[in-house]
Amino acid sequence: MGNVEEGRDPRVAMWAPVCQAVALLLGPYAEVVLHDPETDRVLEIWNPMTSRGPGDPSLLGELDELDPSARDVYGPYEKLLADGRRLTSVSAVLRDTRDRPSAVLCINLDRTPLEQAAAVLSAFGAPTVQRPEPLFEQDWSERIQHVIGTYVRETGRPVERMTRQDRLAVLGRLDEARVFAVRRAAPVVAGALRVSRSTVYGLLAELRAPSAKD
Amino acid sequence: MGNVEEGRDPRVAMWAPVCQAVALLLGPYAEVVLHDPETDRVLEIWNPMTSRGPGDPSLLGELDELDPSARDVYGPYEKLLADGRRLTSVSAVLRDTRDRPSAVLCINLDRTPLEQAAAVLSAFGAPTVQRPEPLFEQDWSERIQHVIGTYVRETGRPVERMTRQDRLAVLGRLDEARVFAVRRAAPVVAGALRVSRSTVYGLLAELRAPSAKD
DNA sequence: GCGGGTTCTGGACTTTTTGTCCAGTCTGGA
DNA sequence: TCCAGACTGGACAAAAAGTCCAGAACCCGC
Repeated sequence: MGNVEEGRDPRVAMWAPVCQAVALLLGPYAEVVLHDPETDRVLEIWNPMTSRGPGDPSLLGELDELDPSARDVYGPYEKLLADGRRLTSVSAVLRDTRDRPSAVLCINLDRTPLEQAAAVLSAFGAPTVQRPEPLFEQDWSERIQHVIGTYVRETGRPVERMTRQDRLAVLGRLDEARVFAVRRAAPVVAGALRVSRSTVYGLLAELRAPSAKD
Repeated sequence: MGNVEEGRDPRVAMWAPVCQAVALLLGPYAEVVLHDPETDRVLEIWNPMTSRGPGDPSLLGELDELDPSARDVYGPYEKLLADGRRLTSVSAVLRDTRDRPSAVLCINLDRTPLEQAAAVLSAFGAPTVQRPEPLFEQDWSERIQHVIGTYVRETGRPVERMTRQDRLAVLGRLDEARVFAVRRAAPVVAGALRVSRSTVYGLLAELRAPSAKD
């Protein structure tokens, strides 16, 4: 099953439109590759992201590992290029009219630009060094520390030396952050604020009932 | 320094153009607030994100604590609204011609839409089902629903019809997610699982002490 | 339908946390 | 020095969290 006239493989002729359409749709960020599972070589490639061309080895040694008994579509799974680009790939076994595998299609999408864009977006207007809370959720006491720490940094006033107003403000933030919905949080906050539990509840009551004050 | 004609505070007249410009620029996702540091109340507000209006208390009890010897611009720092929106805020002390503080400007930017957009982008073409915990925010009852819902979808078994094993599995996940560190969570879980509180504690005890059984 | 084992229930009860109160102490300023 | 406001420690009441258990319900093989 070598090449027919002028190196144009009939399989390429058959699948080219699909491949080209996909390549056009996914713009410059996806390459579409048609492999020959017999010879393990590239039949044709659109939008190549590396320097591979028709006739080159597939670099996908796993082609012949495709389980004929399984589904014919694989992925999406992740690949890593030598230069660090992160790809999302899907592949599919293409069969001829006699239902015999004739080619393998791979679509490799470069997610790097998307991830960069995502990073730009989430960095926009971001306060400090993003993610003060990757730990967070699990460790709510971290969250308490973080809120208090932020306040101290903002005002330059350490926990000792805090005025009543400071404490009210901090407790307000903690309350907004729903810290007190967590069991056992109140005593921890009291400790962190160097204040008695009574005081915490007192200030909290004051914060939560502004109606009776005005 | 009361109001001049028609309740229009001269400070508001003075700063309004800036505030309005910023509010327009940052579209619907930022609110601009002008505070009166004397009375600790809102002078004017553009694009309000909560129901505050002129005359309402500032909720920033720390306004008059702003250290005059320090810089006049604070932030950006992060705030959390009760409904879970994540804000980035900056504030600035505005001074009159005699260099006396006359108002405090706060700009609160709602980063939620940006973060959602970022999530969309980085999810595009992503290999696996990234994000085992999509919402994970304020509303822990949502989280409970989500964990249970996910399990039901995975197994195709609705909450009624669940076996003991299912319940154990679900409780295991909830426990891992630290749901029971939240006050009042246990009864809610019991309700969601259509099971009595006793049962929840029973299963939980079983989960947490496998050592004494094996 | 009939045991018989397992699991769940409702409610009583204990323990732990939470929230409130108050008399006494501390502190900073007139 | 005295006063007023703020904090403390501890007592106490109220509310959740956990435990326990007798009985109901359920499931399953017979």
